[in-house]
Amino acid sequence: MTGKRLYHSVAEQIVAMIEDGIFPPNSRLPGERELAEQLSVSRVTVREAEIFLQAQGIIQVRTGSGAYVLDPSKHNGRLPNVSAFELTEARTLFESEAAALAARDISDETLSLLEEYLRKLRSSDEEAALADREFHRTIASASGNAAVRYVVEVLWRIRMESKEVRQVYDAVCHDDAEEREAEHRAILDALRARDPAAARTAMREHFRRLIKSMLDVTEEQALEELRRKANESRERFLTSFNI
Amino acid sequence: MTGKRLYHSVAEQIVAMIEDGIFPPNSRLPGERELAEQLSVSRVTVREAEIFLQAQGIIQVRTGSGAYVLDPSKHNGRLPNVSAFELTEARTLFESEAAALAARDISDETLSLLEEYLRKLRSSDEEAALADREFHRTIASASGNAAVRYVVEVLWRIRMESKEVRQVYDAVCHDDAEEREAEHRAILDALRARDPAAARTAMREHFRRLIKSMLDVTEEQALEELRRKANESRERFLTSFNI
DNA sequence: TATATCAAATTGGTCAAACCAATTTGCGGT
DNA sequence: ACCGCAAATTGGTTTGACCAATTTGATATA
Repeated sequence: MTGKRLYHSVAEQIVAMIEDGIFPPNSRLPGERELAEQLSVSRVTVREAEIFLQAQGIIQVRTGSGAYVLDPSKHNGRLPNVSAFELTEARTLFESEAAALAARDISDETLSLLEEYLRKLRSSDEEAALADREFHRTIASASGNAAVRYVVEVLWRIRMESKEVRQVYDAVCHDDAEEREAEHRAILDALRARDPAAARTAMREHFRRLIKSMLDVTEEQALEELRRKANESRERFLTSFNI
Repeated sequence: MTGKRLYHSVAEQIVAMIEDGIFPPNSRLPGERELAEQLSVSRVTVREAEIFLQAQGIIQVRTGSGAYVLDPSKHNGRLPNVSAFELTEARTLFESEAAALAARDISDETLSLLEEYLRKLRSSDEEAALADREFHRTIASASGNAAVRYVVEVLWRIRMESKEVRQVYDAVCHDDAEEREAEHRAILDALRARDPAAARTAMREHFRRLIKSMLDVTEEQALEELRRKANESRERFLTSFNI
């Protein structure tokens, strides 16, 4: 729950209040001294939290005046909240194009690097996940376009930092080892053939199957959720008879 | 030079030292107390600077151990340095896909919004630039995918925050008013027809022409640069005769 | 009445010293 | 050579003080 650093938890509380509409955009936050007392921390800690929030573009601190809430559109490091499906749809579009670009002039060294990652994909758990990431990242780099590489990198960061997305992806990745490896091999083959269209298609296919798996998984999760709620309801209604 | 806040300038000095290779990635920074003395500030200020840098993903602070330099690839708010051509290539790929997605189920309200921006495109200077941005941003939003919207937004931010890119784009945008409007109209027509393939093609065409213009402009700029340098050289060599 | 002025109150900015908690280091024993 | 534990190191937090910029509001003035 509470991050290790106090200022971090203070920052979270302030963000929560902002998101709850207690402090709307362009409004002024309570003074450092007041906030410190309110949250039972020292003024220094409040300052640290405000510096952190300012670095993220969430607030702006004006000397002698106060701290003001900025428009959400100005947020800096803040990654957007997206569903696993949205993320995967975006990855489908963008990484497929990246693969097509990469097929144009990928080097033999890069190809053997990809071969290496493909092999590691067989390992279980963490190493496989690492290899998966490196596989996609390497293709993005091979596009020879820093902007493309950056976008793919950002999408991966979203995948890792969103609890919901991570949950869905992890659930999917458990039982699709062979399929995934085959798809990655298809991508690699297309790249090796320097065939942009084939690379694009192979990558799209990879994600198409991923989305399909996700649909299955989320359906299961939804079922389980339903069952859980049904149990809760049953208990509540049964116990109500005993009152 | 020195920002208003002390911690900001301290952070800049630390970043400078990191970029100078004094503190390579994964190395440990001097302790807070030592840095404070070295930079003639209080330890609190050093802490504030380190919190700021940590928020940007430049360093990581470990309790009881120290502050460590992170890989540049992990930087958060830091936008990548990309050339105008790379950026435009990426925009070509991604925004074309976004347009195709948007064509699927764009609403009539959104279409009339786009019509509005198209009209404003005739205005000069700032208003036209604003309208241009809103046009592309609105299409990205119409994709109905937050991740797509975010990526397009980030690409635009790169366009605005890189001096080199801004320069090239501004130079291009001066003398292509009619063409640009026609291209935007073509995109809008494709969207209105709910034709994904046509929308994709129209957007690609728009950027294809943009890249072509950029090539012309940069060629001119390169020529001018050459001329300027030649003049400098001539002056230097001529004056050297007077010594 | 409206406005210009300036001092007081408010608020953020920085510093110093102290103590707590986690990590690292290094000594001593096996 | 290895393990375990205590001391040293290092970040984390608090308190209280003082400085500098901004805001406020009372007062003087047109």
